[in-house]
Amino acid sequence: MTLSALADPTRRAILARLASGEAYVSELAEPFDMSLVAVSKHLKVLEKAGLISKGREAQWRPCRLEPKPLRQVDDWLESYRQFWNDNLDRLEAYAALLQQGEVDEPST
Amino acid sequence: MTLSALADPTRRAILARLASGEAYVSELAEPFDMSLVAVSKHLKVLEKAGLISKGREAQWRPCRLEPKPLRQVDDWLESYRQFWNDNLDRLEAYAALLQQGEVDEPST
DNA sequence: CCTATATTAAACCAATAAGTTAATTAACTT
DNA sequence: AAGTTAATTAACTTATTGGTTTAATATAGG
Repeated sequence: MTLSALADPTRRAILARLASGEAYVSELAEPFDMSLVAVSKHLKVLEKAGLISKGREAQWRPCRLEPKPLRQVDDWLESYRQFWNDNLDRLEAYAALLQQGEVDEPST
Repeated sequence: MTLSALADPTRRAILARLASGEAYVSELAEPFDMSLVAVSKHLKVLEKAGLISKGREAQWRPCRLEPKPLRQVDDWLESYRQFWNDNLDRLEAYAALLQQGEVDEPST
């Protein structure tokens, strides 16, 4: 669910904003060219995904970023890090060979 | 676009499979309880997102994982890593204070 | 109590996503 | 040339998403 919550650019912008500190719903909505209701729904999606939590302060709902799901995305990426490092290694090895004149450069 | 491509569990499973090596479309489709056509569409989504590429071998299309977009996700996470480490630091600092009997434990 | 403010809920709409089946393209095999 | 295999395209259905507007809820302040 985390990834689909992260798939929307508005929601990612909200998270970016929250990375620099708590904010109320209406503060979060301010930069966007859409209704407050729409932003409120985005926040609900983020909340269901555990990416944010909401407190209560009178009629305000201070929102804050929750690290756990993002950390899980990071963990999920772990298996692929191996993969792209391998690729990088091959590229570097190849570049080193080029340097030594061991292989011809591709014509394209 | 990368994140929305990653939002679907079938597509993530396909990527996981490809992390262990190239595979043809029909091989990729085999584990899933859905038509080959459906999988072919998932592959199209992954391809448009740059997460995979397809070669040609007679009537087969060998698919392979492309590292770049995943690396970009990793880069995007970077800004939040700071954040969750901060959180962790605070937790650790708090735990240390508890240890020293500097603060009371919360009643809940 | 009344009103203003902050937020959520309900009902609706258009666009997109994820699946289906049937038809088509392309390349190998006989 | 005919048939088989691999994959894609087309047309369609259904569910979900992202937005709208209007109505409801909750709290603070005169």
